[in-house]
Amino acid sequence: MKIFHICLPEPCIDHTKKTRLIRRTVKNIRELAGLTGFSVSTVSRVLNGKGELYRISEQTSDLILNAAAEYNYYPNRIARGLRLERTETIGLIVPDIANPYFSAIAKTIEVESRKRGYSIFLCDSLDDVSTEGELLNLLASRRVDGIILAPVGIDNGHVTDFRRKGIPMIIIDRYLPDSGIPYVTSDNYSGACLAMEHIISMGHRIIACIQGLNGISVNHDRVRGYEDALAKNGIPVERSLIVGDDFGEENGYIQARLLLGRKNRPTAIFALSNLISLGVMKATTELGLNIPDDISLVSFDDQPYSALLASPMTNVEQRKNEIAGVAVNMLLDIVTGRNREGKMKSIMIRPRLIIRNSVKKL
Amino acid sequence: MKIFHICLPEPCIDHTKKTRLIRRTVKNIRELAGLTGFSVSTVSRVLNGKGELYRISEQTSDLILNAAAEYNYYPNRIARGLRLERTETIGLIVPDIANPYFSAIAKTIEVESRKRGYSIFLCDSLDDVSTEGELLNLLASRRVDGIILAPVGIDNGHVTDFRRKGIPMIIIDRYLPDSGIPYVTSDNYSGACLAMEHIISMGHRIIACIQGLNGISVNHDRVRGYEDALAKNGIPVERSLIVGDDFGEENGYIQARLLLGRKNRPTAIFALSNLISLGVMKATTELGLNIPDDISLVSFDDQPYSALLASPMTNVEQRKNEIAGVAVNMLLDIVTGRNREGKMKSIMIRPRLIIRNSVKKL
DNA sequence: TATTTATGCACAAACGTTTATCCTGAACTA
DNA sequence: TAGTTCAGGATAAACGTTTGTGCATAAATA
Repeated sequence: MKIFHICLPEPCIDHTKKTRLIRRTVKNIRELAGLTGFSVSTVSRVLNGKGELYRISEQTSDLILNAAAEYNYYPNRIARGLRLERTETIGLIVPDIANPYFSAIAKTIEVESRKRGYSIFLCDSLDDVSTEGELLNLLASRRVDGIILAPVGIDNGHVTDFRRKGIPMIIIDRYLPDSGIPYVTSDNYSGACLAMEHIISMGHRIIACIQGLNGISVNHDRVRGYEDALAKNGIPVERSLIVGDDFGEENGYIQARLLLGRKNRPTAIFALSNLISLGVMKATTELGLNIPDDISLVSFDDQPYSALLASPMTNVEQRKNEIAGVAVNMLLDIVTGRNREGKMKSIMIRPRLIIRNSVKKL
Repeated sequence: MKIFHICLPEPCIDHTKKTRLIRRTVKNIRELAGLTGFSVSTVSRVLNGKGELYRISEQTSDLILNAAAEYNYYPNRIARGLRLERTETIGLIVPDIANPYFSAIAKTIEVESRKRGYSIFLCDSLDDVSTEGELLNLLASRRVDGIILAPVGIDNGHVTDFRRKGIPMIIIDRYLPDSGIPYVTSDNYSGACLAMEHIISMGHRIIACIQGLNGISVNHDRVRGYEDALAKNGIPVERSLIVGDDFGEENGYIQARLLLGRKNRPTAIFALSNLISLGVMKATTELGLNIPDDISLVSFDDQPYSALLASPMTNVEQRKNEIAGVAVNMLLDIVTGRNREGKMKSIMIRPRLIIRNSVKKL
């Protein structure tokens, strides 16, 4: 007869806030085993749902399960991680978590991962390549099961090098050509085409493009969309109208000032990121110019305030939830061995054009 | 003679991207010990900077340090955490990471923590009390060294109960009266006073207040500021002008619609959160009303787009960076034993009023 | 020379899990 | 009766660290 009587601790009363039962808590599986009278291994197996597999009697199982609940036992995930060589954590590296685009993505990633038992290490690379490199190593030392990376900069040698460690990785937002790392991004080319078709259809012919970091995939694809749309509509591509070299606000501001100061000022600006258009608007506001009366504007990235701006802004909306959700699924498929990384198909998600009122009909 | 000759692996050339040395990597401290010819303990001590303490010769230290760098060894933080019973991780729970207020805070928390060797588990409680409770237990099972919590809801019994586990905790954004948990928030009372003084000084007398969740500290303090400022200026407090019960956008929208539909419409609205004012603006836009000509608006929480809105909005700016920075410092002071939690002084940080153009001079 | 002290490092336990393997008794079979 | 099978569970090793303690050897002292 192995079944011991379990002595429940006397329920104490807590008067601090409202009457509520205090359950003694147990600090490790050994204590729980001692309390129930079974061995550590049996308790572990029951708690991990392997009772049946190891022919633990139902009576025993129930007893253990109840005791675990009673004593409010949660296994030490650190010890578990060490033993299993699997931590059920994911590293997320973004260039700027304060950017609403990335914080929205982070939200979905966190929520979806948690549903599947994974927790997120949040890392902000501060848009800095070497910080990104350090973060990768940090995450490796923390033994994350996988990494979702929104990369930064142009030279991604540190990323491809890092791959040798064999930690599953998904790239979001951008992609690294020839790296073989699966990615999920927006279909930036079509997004740009969409925006440009709209601008052109409103009668514009001199359309400037304020681009982001020159040399990376996202930017390249968007610029290509810009050019192709022009060409398709018989408008020659004017090199001098493609300006800038950074996704940040300052670049938007500076380039807008420069563009607006030209003798033959463009009639419309296509901004390749939310921060760029933010800078553009600061410039127009400063110059006392009205959008769209004095200058038309379309920007990548939608956000809550777009509709409420001085001139409700026409935006290319990236499907942030979809991007994040797909990224999590892809990563966890690799992590759990449901799919091989090599066989992983990268995905581009079509953005939508949200037309508001920032483009003037010429 | 213990000093072995270390065989460096032949540097291989990687042709994938650019010529670059590949260093063989080592998977644990034992391998590194074998490679250098010293024992595991010696290697560990050197790597942890305790060489001197244990009188490891400089020659040995250098050899080990070099080998560690050469073989690109990072200690397994999981094993380390298990042994030290200290993981150097912090759990961050926020109601909505997509809210720019919280994402800005999260950014500072992550960056500051990282500087001090700590990583962040990001958790989004989805503004849901029971999710928040689960997250606390999850973080406990992950053995975080401390928790920074931006709490949700009115009944915080689960939080005070959770305290029994003894995990250091700092509350941000709000505070839980009588819980004894140290907090760092804005001085919401003065913030509200600031805003109200401004509105009143512009000649307004009928000022509505759209509040957030009734029953929590933040809201209470802000409403108190609203009332006191009125009283101080000899304006009777009209109960019916204090409306709403949620910090979200929908509440702002609904209450604005109701307020604007009244026979004796208020001339100004004081919105107690960024999302509330977002809802208000959607309502005014929908009704074709102009801010500030038809209705004045002041809101808590500044953001990048405030200045660019149809009517640049006057805001009470919370010092997000300061709040986050102080929270990290306080938490780590407790975690590292530099301060006892009981002796911790909670902090309120004064917000600033940023005056733009959303209040009409009557 | 004999004893003490300092130097430099190795051994092994412990952190809390999971799991391969082994053990014991009872029931069943030949 | 002797052997086999099966139910139900225990033992102990392993994951990769850190660290208290112990053990040599060399130098210093008596």
